[in-house]
Amino acid sequence: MATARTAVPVAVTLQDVADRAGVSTATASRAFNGSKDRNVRAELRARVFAAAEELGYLANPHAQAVARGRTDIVGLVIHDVSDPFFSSIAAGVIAEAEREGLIVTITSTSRDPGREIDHVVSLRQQKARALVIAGSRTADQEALKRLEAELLAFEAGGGRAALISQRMLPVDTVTLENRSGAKALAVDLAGLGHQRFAVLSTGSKLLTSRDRLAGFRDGLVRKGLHLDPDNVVHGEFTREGGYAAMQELIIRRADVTCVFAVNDVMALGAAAALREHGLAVGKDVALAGFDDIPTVRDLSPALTTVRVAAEELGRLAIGLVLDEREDGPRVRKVHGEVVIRESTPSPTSGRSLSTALS
Amino acid sequence: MATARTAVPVAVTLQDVADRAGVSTATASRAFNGSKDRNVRAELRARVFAAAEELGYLANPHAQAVARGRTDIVGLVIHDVSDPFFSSIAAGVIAEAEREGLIVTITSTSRDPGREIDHVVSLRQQKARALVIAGSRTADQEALKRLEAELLAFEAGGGRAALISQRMLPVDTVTLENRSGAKALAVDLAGLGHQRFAVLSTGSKLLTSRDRLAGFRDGLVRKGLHLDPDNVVHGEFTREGGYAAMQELIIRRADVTCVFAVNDVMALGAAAALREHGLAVGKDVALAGFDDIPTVRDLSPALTTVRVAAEELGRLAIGLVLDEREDGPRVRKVHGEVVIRESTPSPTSGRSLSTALS
DNA sequence: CTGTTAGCGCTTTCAA
DNA sequence: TTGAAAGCGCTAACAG
Repeated sequence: MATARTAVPVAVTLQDVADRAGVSTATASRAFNGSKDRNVRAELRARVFAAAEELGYLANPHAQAVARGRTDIVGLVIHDVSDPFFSSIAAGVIAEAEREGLIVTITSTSRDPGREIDHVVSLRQQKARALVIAGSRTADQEALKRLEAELLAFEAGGGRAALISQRMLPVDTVTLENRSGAKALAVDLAGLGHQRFAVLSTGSKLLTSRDRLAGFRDGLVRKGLHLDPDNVVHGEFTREGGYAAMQELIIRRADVTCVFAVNDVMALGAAAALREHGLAVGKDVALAGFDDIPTVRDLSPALTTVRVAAEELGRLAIGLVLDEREDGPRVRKVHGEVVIRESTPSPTSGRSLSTALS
Repeated sequence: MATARTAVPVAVTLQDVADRAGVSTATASRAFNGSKDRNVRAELRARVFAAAEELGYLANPHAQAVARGRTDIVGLVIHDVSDPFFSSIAAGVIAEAEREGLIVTITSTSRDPGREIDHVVSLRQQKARALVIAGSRTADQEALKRLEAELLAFEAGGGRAALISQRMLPVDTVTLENRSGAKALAVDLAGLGHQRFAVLSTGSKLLTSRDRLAGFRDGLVRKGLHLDPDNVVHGEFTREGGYAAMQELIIRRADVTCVFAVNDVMALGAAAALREHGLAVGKDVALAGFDDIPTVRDLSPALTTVRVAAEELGRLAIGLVLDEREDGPRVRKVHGEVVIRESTPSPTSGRSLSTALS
């Protein structure tokens, strides 16, 4: 006679396991959580495990969360998962978090500082163990203050927060050395013989963009060159932004031999704009980006850029927030590495964006 | 005299709010959850809200989860967030879920069917409200059976599951019409004048890959053409896989004028392999992919492919799992759209991969 | 409409 | 070691 196994999806609870093992729920709980074979006699422990196995017991993480007051959740706040740079960071965060048995929740902000703050609040409410915010922080002081307050509240609640960005708030931070990377790039490009540059940047709010622009300028200065302010054009931090900015440069017939887009995605847009005007990247004008997202090596000509180990950024951030040390905010610096590819050959004499257009 | 506000991070609870508002926790709870101004008198409701506001109350979602037996969590199981196709799906899922006030947790499987199942188990344990698995399902019957069992268990527990893949399990599914898309592509390529094709595919386990291959063959047959089995080479479903497969074709000096990679990422790898051998995509051999990931339009020559609205796939999946209807598994079909770009010009007479190599 | 009173499933004192 | 019992914060019957 088959026992009438109920098909009703009543989850098996710790109580069930305890009953079957003939112990109290307290003991069963200890068997699962107690540090190895302390607390619980080996025999009982074995009985509990056996019972759990037979019943297919799965602990209810929410009940654990409410009882313990903490969770295994790590929140990742990101601008846009489909941006290749950020999705690589996400991959690093997820890989590292899963190694530690943590669960990653991803939320996206679409670059809205307000939503960023909302997400931090939500993460505090969820009692997330840790939180990582990846992305170019804004220079908007107002929003920054509020974010700082929320981050501090989050940490006061027992969570750990880390930023992947500039070191601008008193929490653990993984910084990308944007300035030095852009500087090195400028030096190398100048070394190639370029003298007249344009930069595709964003409005001043994005620090990443500002730092890269500043670094690039540093590099030029070092080589005794000057960046004409008129040749710094603005656009969004996206492909479309790069497209629009380059468009402007073209219309203006800027007299430059090399264009630096503050990130690869913008460089892609810039390349598209050039193509549409019948201009060849590398031949008519040199083009460089920043980030080394996976696809730019597949461009032809392949894009000169500054390589950033994006996954590593994510991994480092998780490493920071999971490290229990209590000695205040730490900083991990990650350097970029200039990668010269075919998009930036040495300039041909007399050849520049403006001459190519005429 | 400033009142000594405690700095201790004791979260404010519903009890605190109720106390301050002078009502019971039950009423406070109703004020928050009750459908609009039913259940609770407007005045009390206002008092509760005011108290919550003053105290900065945030409901503890875990306590709610344990009390309610359900959550606002949506699990997204994906192979690799950093793959552009999947990250676009993820973006769609996140956008749609956030609109509904749901929280998305992402886990990655690295294409290991075993981990996929583990994640489903974990989601059931978390009492996730819904779950979306995106990715090419395996043809491994064993793993499939186990996945099905877990998915059913998940739904038995009150959750809703959806797949973005072939319609192969009895749960809501968003299918990409791989076969018809590949068929249309083949027809168009043949229409361009190509007659001798090669396909970069994967081993037989991935249904997506199999369907695209089959569809491509269908299209050729329709045009009275034949795909030489020797010209179907295998590689992983990644850039590296495409690179290796193309490598093989090159070594073999295959006599073809057009190569179809079953996805864009593989096509990127194939393009790299061609470049390394001094071959020009479009001139020496035509190349086409599938998916239309954002970057392929930035290749030069831009890649011919089949456009898939990846974000839409994610959005549709969330739409399915959030739709409360109870009439069994539904299917939403999404069609691809052939996009002919410069990578597949009409063949030049006498010109093929093999001749270009000699 | 509102308060009382049980829980939800788990952890953690506190005694034994 | 182990168990009884008291929570964790919230929801939901059940009365009134």
